[in-house]
Amino acid sequence: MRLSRYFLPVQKETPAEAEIVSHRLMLRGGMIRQASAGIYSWLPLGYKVLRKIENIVHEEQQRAGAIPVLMPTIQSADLWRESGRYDDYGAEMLRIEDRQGREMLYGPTNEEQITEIAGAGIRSYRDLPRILYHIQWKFRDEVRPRFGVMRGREFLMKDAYSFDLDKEGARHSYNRMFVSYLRTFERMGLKAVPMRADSGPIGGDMTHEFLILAETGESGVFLDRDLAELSLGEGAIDWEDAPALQAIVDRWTASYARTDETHEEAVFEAEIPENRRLTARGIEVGHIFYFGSKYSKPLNATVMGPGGEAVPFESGSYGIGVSRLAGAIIEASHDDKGIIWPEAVAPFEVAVINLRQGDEAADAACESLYATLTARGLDVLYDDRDERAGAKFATIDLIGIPWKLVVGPRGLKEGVVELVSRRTGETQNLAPDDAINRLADIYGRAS
RNA sequence: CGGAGCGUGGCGCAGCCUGGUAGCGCACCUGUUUUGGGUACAGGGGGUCGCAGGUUCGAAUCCUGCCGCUCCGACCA
Repeated sequence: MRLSRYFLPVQKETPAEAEIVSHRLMLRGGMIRQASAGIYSWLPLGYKVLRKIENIVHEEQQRAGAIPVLMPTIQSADLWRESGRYDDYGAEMLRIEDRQGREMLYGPTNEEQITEIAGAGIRSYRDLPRILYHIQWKFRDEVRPRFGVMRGREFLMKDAYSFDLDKEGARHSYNRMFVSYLRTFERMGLKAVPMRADSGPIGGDMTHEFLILAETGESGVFLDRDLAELSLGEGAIDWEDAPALQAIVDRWTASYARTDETHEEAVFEAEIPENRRLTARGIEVGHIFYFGSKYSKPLNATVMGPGGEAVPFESGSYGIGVSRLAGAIIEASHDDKGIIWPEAVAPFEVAVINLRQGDEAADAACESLYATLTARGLDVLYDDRDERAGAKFATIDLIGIPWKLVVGPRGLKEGVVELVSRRTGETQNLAPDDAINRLADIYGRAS
């Protein structure tokens, strides 16, 4: 993409309403524009990031065995009456009426809907287990939306729902999602720690929140420092192997990790030696829980069990805040110049900066790099604006492109361009071809 | 929902108290200049001052009502 033809309304000055860094940077970087309280348009740059995050979630969900569907944003009130939640949900649910006066609602979540779908489509225990998920816009009429996309009223969420015959099966499904979440967040360059959540009326140990550590997080977190160092790595996972999955879950839940909601200082101090006690802030980006037959019973969603009896599903639901992640990643990865995108979610993989637009040699070299990098499958932003070098650097650093390829007459005389890392600032002087190969290597593109 | 505050060009703000031709910086357009980390100068375009009503010869400014938005607290992916 040539920046001179892109839609990137960056701003020098910080909009007055933005209080936290991700919100400021998303506004300044031209990623989003507020439409009304807690509701945002995603401009091209923000939309690219959102799609990248979404794709990683899709890939990892399906890898773990979940099946994508897409349910509507607008739901009928009837289903919610059956589950009893139409009245329980309160003012957070946006209720609307169609022209016939039928009561509808903009879905804040989809347990009822998916349970109805599963109930109609799954008849026999032989069809179990199943995990269905979708990534869809939700609306919750928050009392107080804030922090940009971190707590919007309209937000993009991945929600998965598992269907099993019994609790043992449900645990396997739960563990699939648990491990899938570890992979998902790790791929995005995030350090996400599963923490025991408040299990509410259901009880039991099968509910966890996944929080990424960031200074501006909304929740206080208390954990064993060692947990924050765990890494799943790239190794293959056998998703059908229940004991193996359980072993991974056990590793991540072996030690103390809780938010301020469930924190017990005495237990923390008893279990964790002082030098390993980590007190920090965290942002919740995922939440998984097992809820048994909470919805299948009232909605009468059953399968025929092996004994010929109708059995309500054993279910769980598993959420990831997809749009929130865009903000959360920025909270976890920025500096005073702007965003620092992890490579996996960067809106562009490399920026070519022409230091002297209009200089014959520089223009030719940039055009050539742009064409070759693109042909090699890299997503390139070529800053071909008629701006001074400083302005280009400021823009590209603000929007957080992980790698800059800096091209100017001086370097070209020596036969080199500069490859600069956004994260470390480290600069390498390389021949253009070497720089291309290096970038292809970084992003795993075949040569 | 309780508390506080703000709505003046795309963004950041002044003007309001004490009514009298709507202003500054950034951004944008034109020209010159400059060219390796947000050049400099000159010229220029753009605003029914959130909406409605009222007071007044005259309202961004005073009064009333409404709407929108933000921040702090209790709840949430």
